Amino acid sequence: MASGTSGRPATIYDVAARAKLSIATVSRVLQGTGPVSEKARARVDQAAQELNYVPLRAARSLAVQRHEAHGLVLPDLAGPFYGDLLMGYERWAGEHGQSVVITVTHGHPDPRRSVRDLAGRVDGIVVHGNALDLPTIQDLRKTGAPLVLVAHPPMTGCDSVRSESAASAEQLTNRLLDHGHTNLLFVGDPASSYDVSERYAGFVQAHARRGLEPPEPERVPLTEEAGAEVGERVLRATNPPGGLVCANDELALAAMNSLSAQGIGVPDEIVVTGWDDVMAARYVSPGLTTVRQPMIELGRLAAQRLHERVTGERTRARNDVLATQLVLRDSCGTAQPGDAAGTE
Amino acid sequence: MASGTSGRPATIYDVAARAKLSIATVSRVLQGTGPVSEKARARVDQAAQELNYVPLRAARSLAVQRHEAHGLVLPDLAGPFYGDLLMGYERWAGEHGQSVVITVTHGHPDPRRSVRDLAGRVDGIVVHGNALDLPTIQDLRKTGAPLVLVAHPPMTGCDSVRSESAASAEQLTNRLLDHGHTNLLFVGDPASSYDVSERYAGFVQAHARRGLEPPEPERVPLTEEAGAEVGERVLRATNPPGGLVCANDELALAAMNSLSAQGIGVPDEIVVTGWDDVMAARYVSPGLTTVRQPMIELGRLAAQRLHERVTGERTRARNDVLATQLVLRDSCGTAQPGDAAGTE
DNA sequence: TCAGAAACTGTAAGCGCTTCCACTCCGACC
DNA sequence: GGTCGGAGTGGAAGCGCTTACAGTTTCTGA
Repeated sequence: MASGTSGRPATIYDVAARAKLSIATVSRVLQGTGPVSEKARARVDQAAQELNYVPLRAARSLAVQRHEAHGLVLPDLAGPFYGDLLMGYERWAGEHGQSVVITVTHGHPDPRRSVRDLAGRVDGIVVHGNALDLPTIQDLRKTGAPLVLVAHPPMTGCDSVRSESAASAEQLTNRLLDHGHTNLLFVGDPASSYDVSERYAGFVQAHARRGLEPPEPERVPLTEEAGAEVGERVLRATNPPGGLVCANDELALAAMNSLSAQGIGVPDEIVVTGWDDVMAARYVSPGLTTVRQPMIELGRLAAQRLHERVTGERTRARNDVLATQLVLRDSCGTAQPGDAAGTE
Repeated sequence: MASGTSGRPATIYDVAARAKLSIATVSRVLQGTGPVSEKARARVDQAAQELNYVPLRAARSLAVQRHEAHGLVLPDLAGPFYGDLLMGYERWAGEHGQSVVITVTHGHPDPRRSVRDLAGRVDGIVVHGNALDLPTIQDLRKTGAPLVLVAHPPMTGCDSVRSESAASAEQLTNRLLDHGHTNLLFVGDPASSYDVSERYAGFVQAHARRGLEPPEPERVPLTEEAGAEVGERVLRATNPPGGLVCANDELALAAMNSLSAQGIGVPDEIVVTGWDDVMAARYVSPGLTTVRQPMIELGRLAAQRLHERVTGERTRARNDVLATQLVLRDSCGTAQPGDAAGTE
């Protein structure tokens, strides 16, 4: 990548020749390994500078048998979550000298292939549960690359990192039930991801605990369109719900919007909650009650867990669960000033 | 990365041995190059499968003198823009067999070093203008790596890709002025980025065109905190502005929020506009008038431009400017149903 | 039947780096 | 004065792949 005197990038040989030293010494200076005289160090530094020398990482990787890079497989980058996750990840990785190679699977023609390819360029891979199906993850495991799962049920031999879902969902549901909101409807397809299934599980649990029949979820994708549609459908129900417990904020915001458009008062006539605490949640009126996940922290932790595996400093699998935070706003009709609660 | 029969990952030699063929033939099968018999192909495929062979990319990179990877340098990943940019980028790159190595500079201890390091692992680099200062970009140029700038003023010898700003800002400002909103205040520091300076330039231009004194901008960072603060300050001004033209949606949303909290009516008493069209912009009430940038498209284009340079299929620099779209909502007090306009 | 071409396969060099090992100094110590 | 040890340095092997080139088959047509 660096331009030597000729057109082609300078190599360590060019630097050595210019510094009148061997490539071994140049390498030692540049990596700061081994004993080198002050004079040699200065000569190498100057030569490298003059030649604009940038070491070719591929050659180093080959020699040291390590890529010093992590792979990160995400389903998508829409919404703030994945961006935050990636940001936390990259920060930690960067601080520890690891590059991050990213692969986005949603809309990808052949995720399996691209992920296998990724395995050939990195020391280990972090996979978000929504990014790959189980066979592909298992295929990836067979490559022998250290693997860390994010927002995915634990698998034997893999580390996993996720944020708590079921308990917060139960807590949230309890709160609504406690405040007399009945006939709650869970909006979002539990089959669409592990996280959502956990949220629904908490919702069911809250009902079960008080001997209530756990209602069937409204199995829709987690999109604004679906939310708007649900908002409209609610009216026409024979037994309209008293509250919508939505699997994410997009659903909740769109539903709330559609309800308002029809003149249905939130939270007076129906309460609504979301999940994720996107920016819009605090700017809409009424403010959206939701659950905040520590995405940045999740990213950092995933990076750290992977690195521990890569370096071999830990061999036993760990399954971390990070606490979430219930963010109470007016949409749930139960908020009190300064009210908030964490889980786990 | 692949586990052979032994503990160490299988290499091409292992595959060759198992298939009873030479490594040359294995390579030809795996890369689909050169003539190979059906029998050989089958044997290699099976051996590779059984050994879970994953080719080591570093070795290939070294041999073919190409990384087949792009570097992407972003300032940050907060907000939806960078996520969308990255998504568009990754999609295009993936479709063309290029991996994406990402580096985030904001909060990074030594961006210069990490970016130089990046240059050693990729065939070319895309830099977002807000990510690096000029000296660092120039340092990077010296490495000889193809460089594409995003949201940065064109530099000789580099490609650049950005979205149109000045004209849309002028158009937006004109619209406010046309509708009788005077004493407009531009909120956001033009020095904070090229994009913002262009937006302010358009704002100034609209004033100049009608012989108005272009007002000084409110030089604040593009954050929600700053927006809230400006919203409060507006009241206390001797000559309160009739409109806030904010450099991004965060500022605008926070300002609107703070104005409402003080009982000031938007758009009746003061109009507000933003930039970026984040999700919250369409859920707040009144809806936020803003300008949408084609971030995904910007990402795709940047990837494409870089690739053209890397492969050498183009040598003349290109400076692309993508059109933005004015999104009219109620906050500017001039929206008519179905009203919208594009630029360029 | 055999020459020549085409199809296939193998050998080996080389990509740019790290690092083991051997070697040369030189000063310190007996 | 000789020996030892450590600091500094260089030679060279090797990381796992691609590919030019050469060699070996197999097939074709005369």
